[in-house]
Amino acid sequence: MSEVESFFKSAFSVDNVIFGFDGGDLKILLIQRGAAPYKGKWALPGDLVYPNEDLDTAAERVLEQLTGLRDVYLEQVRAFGAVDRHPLGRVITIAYFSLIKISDYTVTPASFAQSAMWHSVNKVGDLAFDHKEILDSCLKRLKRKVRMAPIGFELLPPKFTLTELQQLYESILAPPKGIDKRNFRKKILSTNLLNDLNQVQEGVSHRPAKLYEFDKDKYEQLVAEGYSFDI
Amino acid sequence: MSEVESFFKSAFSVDNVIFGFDGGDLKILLIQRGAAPYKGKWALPGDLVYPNEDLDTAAERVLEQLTGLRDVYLEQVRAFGAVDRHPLGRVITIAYFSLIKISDYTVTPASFAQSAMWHSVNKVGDLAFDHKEILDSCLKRLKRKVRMAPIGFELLPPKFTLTELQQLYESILAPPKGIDKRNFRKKILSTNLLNDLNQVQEGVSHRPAKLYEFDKDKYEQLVAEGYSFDI
DNA sequence: AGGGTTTGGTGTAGAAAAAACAATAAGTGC
DNA sequence: GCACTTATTGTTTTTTCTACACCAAACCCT
Repeated sequence: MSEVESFFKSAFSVDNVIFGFDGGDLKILLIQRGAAPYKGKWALPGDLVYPNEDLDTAAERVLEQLTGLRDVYLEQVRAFGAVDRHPLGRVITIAYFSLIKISDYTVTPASFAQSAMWHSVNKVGDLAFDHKEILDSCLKRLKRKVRMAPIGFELLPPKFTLTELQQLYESILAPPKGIDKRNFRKKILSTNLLNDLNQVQEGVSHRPAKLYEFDKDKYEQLVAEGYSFDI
Repeated sequence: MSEVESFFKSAFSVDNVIFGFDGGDLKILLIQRGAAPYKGKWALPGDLVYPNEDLDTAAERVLEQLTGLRDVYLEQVRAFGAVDRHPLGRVITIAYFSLIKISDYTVTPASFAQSAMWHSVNKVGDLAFDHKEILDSCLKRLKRKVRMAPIGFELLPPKFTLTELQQLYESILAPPKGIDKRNFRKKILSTNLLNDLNQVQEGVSHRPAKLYEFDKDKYEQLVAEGYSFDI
């Protein structure tokens, strides 16, 4: 048995769907594979899990190596383990998604940085392995979760406008007829989780919008009292 | 041991939270461990995944070996992979839950049958490994899923009464004040997914209730048209 | 046969939430 | 000051949710 064959006798990995938002479409960070299998193909960033490493830790490590970022929102979605999903052996993978502020992502420290690129989720073609299926699964989870927990803010800068927030929700949920502006503002403000900063946008060539921040402390206090976010 | 070799020392398993309902509490099927580690402790039925076996297939196999049942509702929840979760080595496990009609489960064919027993989910104490955590996770998933998809019927016999159905929902969701009978019937019948069989219960010493069946074909047709179950 | 017991079955009114919908305000650029 | 762009705000209608109580149908017992 060759070294490669034996290495892949049985292993597990993590793959990370890294979401970002820049005001337009929802984006994910993909890397272009530099080695076989699937050389040259776009793929989710991932790695084998080290023997003494928790799954969450491995996912955090993959994220940090690629983006330099720590302490970001990360959630496990599920395992993918079809027998033939990896051409070189039996590798099951645990899928994660994470949410980062795209502006925090600058040219990256990791070696695969040069081949990493943001892609609109709507324009992602075939990916290596079963990564398209993993992406679909993570996107579906995000769509559900973003309505049940205030995680959308993880994709926005600390100060944001209500229009930006609405565009974020529209880019994730993609409702057929868009979201009604008045109803959206009513609902999001009624949570009382946004602080009006009494500041406005600068540098825009039209009426500047007010800036808000998400009040995480208040949210956690409400949760402790039984509150459940729902938008 | 080299780093490469140590990747071999890992294994993966599936564990299955098997739910059943008998009219009273919601139940799960546990087995009593006959060997170390955790000998004598109650645990979720599970097994290592064979090298040429898909994860779903492994979960189905575990279920069939224990209950003799095939073609039952089965859903992956997520992976549990803490480094120290298994005392004998690195074993990550993929958690599944399944829903069976408790009346279909008779004395079982598998060798561990003698030590398998139904336990009320509310009265489960400590379990082997991290199985309590897995159970909690699966129960949480079931609570959400049973409202978003018509999977509750998987726990009931083909013909059931509305009271039985309501008791099922109450046993899963455990709402503080119970569920209002009239509102529940209104909502569930308004889906038009229950066929009135024009039959009544027999052998009860009070007014017999009408029997219904779930119309799976109709449901699948509606889903194809964009329908989304919500109760 | 009749009354007691148990569970089955049904409708309506008020409250709350969701959806539909358009005019004015505050900036910039010319 | 006028044209242009985006921001901000409230009301009405519709739908959904919630709360709530009485009669019906079977069995049991005497």
